[in-house]
Amino acid sequence: MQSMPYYQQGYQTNTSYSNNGSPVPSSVLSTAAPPMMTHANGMSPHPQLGEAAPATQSQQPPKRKQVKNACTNCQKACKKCDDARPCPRCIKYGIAETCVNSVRKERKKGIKRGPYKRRQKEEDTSTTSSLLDSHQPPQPGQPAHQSSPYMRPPSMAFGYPSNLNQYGQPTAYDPYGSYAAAYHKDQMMPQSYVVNPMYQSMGYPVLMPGAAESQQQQQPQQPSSQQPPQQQQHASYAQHSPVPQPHYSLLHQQQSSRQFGDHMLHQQQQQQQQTQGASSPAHLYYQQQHHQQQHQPSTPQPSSQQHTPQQQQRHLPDIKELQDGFMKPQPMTPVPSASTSSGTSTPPESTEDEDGSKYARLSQLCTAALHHNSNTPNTTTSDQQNSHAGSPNPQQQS
DNA sequence: TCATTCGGACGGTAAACCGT
DNA sequence: CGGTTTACCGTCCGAATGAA
Ligand SMILES: [Zn+2]
Ligand SMILES: [Zn+2]
Repeated sequence: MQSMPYYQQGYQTNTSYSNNGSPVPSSVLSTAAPPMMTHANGMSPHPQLGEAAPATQSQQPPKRKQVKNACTNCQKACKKCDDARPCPRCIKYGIAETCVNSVRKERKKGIKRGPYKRRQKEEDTSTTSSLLDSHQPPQPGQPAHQSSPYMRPPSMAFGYPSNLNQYGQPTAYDPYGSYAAAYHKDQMMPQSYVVNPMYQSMGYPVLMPGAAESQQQQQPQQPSSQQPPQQQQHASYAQHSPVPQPHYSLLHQQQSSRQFGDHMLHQQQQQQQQTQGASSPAHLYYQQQHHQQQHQPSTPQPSSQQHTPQQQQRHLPDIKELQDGFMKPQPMTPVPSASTSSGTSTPPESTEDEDGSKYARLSQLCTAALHHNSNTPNTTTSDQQNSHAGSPNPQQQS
């Protein structure tokens, strides 16, 4: 009855999920397969007990221990899982066969950060700590902080290479291959990093090397990262099962961020799994989801949160309007390699050729404009700055 | 009373940064 | 190159809500 954190007692000795001192009625458990399964990650099944309670430092409340990879069911239910594969919860609900490891997204790469604030060891911890909390002087000339709404790019616009393989299998991860070409730091850098406020005072935004190319790359990028507003109601799966419908919020996140890459990824995996004959309801579930995603019209929806990244391209007003016109119909096909998934996700409307030529033209224009720009530095720059400061984003100002 | 849903705190860890 | 810092992203606690 004490206010003792759940995990504190739960993870201690007997009642913990790990070796089956689980809260689950033993009758159920008895039918279960022995909780001895090597994890996909190659981790041993019961790490928690071992390190969960250091026991030496008794005073501080033990940290919550998480499994490396929850099963899909638990994941959707936001419930505690286990390393054992038919995990206790699934066993309990009799859905053991759908108990499979969830797939982790590949972590974003290429996210630029501002300079680190040096946190010296423990000399003046007091001062530093306070300093830490309040976070360094709000120096304007610095990418102050990522968490600032201005800085955080709407997250990487398009998905990852997504040869994914979950974290457990480093091998198949091909670091972007061709993708790398398209996806590059400058384009996904937090805007304020690119156009550092400090530099503003210098009167010229510092573009990263290769800004010229990135210029054209940005276009495709920006309409992405959004997704149709939540009008997808899931099919009829799972409305009664212990596998809840996915969190909407969560779903959104995932969808929004995975957009391109991930569904490819899943397709791959699904194929794999299917070939292995492991098509469980869970997989079907995913399939359905992704089909739905793909079928979404994927409206360009130029608004929402992107007053961020494109500010830097606010210069070149002429181009801007050009791209304006060009972006509208354009759904969102940044698609790095144009060959992979574009086919699936592009709505039937635009012939890709057209798009391609548009891109080409646009890029030409961009480079041309840039050259022109560098020839006549002043006017345009101030121009852009004005537009930057004044109205961050003319085209979708609310 | 039990089950389900879900917001958000928390934890783990990969990736970026940075001094050497 | 290795240590440090940062933040992405997954896990799951616990309150709210619903169903039996
Ligand atoms: Zn589970
Ligand atoms: Zn499970």
